[in-house]
Amino acid sequence: MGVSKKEHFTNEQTTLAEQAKAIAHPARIAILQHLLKTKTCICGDLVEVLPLAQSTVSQHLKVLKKVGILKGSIEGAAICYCIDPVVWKSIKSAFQEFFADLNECNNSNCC
Amino acid sequence: MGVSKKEHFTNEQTTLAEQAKAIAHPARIAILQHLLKTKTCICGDLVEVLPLAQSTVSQHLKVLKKVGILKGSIEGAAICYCIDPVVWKSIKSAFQEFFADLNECNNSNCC
DNA sequence: AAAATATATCGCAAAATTACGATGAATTAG
DNA sequence: CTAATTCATCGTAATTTTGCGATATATTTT
Repeated sequence: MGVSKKEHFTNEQTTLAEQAKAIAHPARIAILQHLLKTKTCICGDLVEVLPLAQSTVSQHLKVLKKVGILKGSIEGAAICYCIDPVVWKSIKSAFQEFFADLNECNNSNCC
Repeated sequence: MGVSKKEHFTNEQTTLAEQAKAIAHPARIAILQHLLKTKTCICGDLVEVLPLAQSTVSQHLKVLKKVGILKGSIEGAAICYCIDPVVWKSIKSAFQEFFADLNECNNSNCC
């Protein structure tokens, strides 16, 4: 439903899920990869790079902004987007931590 | 819409997005954390741990199975689920690689 | 064989996601 | 000041996600 029962899960679980969700779309991954590649903060060039309408790209940017991965600054009539290094590293750590805990179960004892 | 225009994105982008999507729910993160903690492959104990109906848990398990993170083996009347170490490490690597590329943009040059 | 247990799947409803065109707001150019 | 550019937001439609109860299937127990 989407009535996602947040209350019953820990903040850590909810947060990690939200961060994963922000990345869970090819277009948003493409946006991030593009921003990573061209360090120069791109704005609406993204619309030309992506196979999506301007309004759709704007929506994806909004999603990434909401989680904090992106921040935008006004650059004349245009807007300059770039990755927030702090948030980026924070998310990176969260995922690393999550994926780190697989030591025991080395395809021998289980299933 | 969900009419996600897969065609226009690379396989890498689509795959990473799908993997992120599989993790993008508190319940599924809780499932994975539980399986990571109790190395003994749990089955329907998950239903008791999670604040969700049996059918709902089964659906989440299906999602994780579809991406390959989980595999299940029949254990009498019950079914034993556990994390597939190979897939797990593969996803771990994919995320690590994705998050690795933030060297230049150290909160100085951009936004 | 019948009852109990464990899971999966079906059918449904509510909500969220994705996408687009159209419109609005702000800035720059003429 | 007006026209053009850039981006965000609105309204809408198709699809997907999430969740539950009910039901189906398989296994074990009695």
